[in-house]
Amino acid sequence: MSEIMTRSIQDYLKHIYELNEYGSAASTNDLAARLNIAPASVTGMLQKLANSKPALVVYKKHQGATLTRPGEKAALEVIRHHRLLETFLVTTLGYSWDEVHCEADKLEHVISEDFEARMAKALGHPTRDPHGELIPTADLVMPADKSCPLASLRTDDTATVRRVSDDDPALLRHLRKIGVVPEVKIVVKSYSEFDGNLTLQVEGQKLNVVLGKAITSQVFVDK
Amino acid sequence: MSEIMTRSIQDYLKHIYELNEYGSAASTNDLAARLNIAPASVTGMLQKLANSKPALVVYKKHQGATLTRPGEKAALEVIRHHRLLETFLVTTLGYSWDEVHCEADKLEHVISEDFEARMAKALGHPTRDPHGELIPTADLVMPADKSCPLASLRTDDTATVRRVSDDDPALLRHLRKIGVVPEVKIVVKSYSEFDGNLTLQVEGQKLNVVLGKAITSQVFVDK
DNA sequence: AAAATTATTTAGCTTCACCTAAATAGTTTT
DNA sequence: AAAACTATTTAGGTGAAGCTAAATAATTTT
Ligand SMILES: [Mn+2]
Ligand SMILES: [Mn+2]
Ligand SMILES: [Mn+2]
Ligand SMILES: [Mn+2]
Repeated sequence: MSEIMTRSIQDYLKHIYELNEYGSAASTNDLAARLNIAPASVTGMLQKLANSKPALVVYKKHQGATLTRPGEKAALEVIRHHRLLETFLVTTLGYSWDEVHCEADKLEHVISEDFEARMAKALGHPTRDPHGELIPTADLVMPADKSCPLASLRTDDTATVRRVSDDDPALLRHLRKIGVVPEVKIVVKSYSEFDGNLTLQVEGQKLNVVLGKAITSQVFVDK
Repeated sequence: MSEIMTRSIQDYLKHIYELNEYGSAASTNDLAARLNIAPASVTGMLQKLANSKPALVVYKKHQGATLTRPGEKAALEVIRHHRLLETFLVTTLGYSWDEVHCEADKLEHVISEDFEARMAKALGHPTRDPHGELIPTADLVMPADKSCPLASLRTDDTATVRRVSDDDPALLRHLRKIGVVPEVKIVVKSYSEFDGNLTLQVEGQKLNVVLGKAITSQVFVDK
């Protein structure tokens, strides 16, 4: 009933945050799927997080979980650690962008605030990680993000790639290969009603590419 | 009964290794003191480690614990992580030598073998950490160390500081201040029978210093 | 060699974070 | 509006790693 932030709790909060960003409350099953944990166990943890003092989530039976302000702060703390670590691993140890996620997922719970501050300073206080994801500020504010899924663009739209989902290494390697990385400009040459495929002209690439929804829903752009 | 190396087990093995280096078997109480755990709990863990397959320690009631070869390998793995991390933190993030121990104690259990290899490469495969302690090789061999305690020197002995104990930050700051750091040469100007104090001339320092046993037993030199 | 002291072990308990199986609630489909 | 299906919760249990208190073994002192 107090200030103990275990690894498990940090992971629950982080994933609740990410699910909340999407739609609304994080459901038991979605959390279970993301955390690779049985739904029954998730229910137990949500009850605990809701009854802790201070409460970290708002939770009503059968209605999923939302973060309280303390819960959100704790989540942003972990997300800041994660994204700074990813940046650090790429910059300092030569990791490629498809390798950092897994390592950062373990380190994020273990580094000190001092370590966090030293990384931020050494990296020049970056605002985005290697996948273009926004890094919460040191005082735990998440910068506004107005990007939208590449999948929502249509013929003749132009946009700049801002960020890509970082949890599938194979997808990351593929995106790198076809040049779809943050800050690159793209033009939609055509859209297929039936399968949702987009044909793109990618800045710096000779040939156009055709991408399906499995990919375009994971890439976010600014128009 | 198999290959699961928890944080706890890694810590037990590391401290058993260090106690074994000293005298012989690691006693229940010494381990309990180092790990900040009740002696009764240590007994329980030693029984588990001795009965696991493969056995990680040799343990006979009332006679303390010794590492088996598999246990020693696991210990050296953790110690290699720890010492590479300390070196990395100093070199890459500007930590001072009195700040790294605590951070490395947490990170040592969490980094991957890839992380270890990248650090080693980035640092030019160092053989000693910032305190002069030897780093086990990548294939888990601990290099021979023939240094002896500074406390064992007598008047007119000359020697080179090789390593210092790294667990007391205040002592480390003091040693830094008086110039007693690895690779520095010293001359013993006098020795006091009664309190064991040594008066030292330290290379690069204007004034001699007088050090008590609390300090000279924590500093190791080569004659 | 007893007695006293210290070290170690045993026994029984707790908390955390999981699990499975069974019950129940909520949502669709017919 | 049942029936069927899906999502979620409850109930009961496990293993890891710790704890305290009491028992016992080993060592040191008298
Ligand atoms: Mn932080
Ligand atoms: Mn990322
Ligand atoms: Mn290793
Ligand atoms: Mn060290």
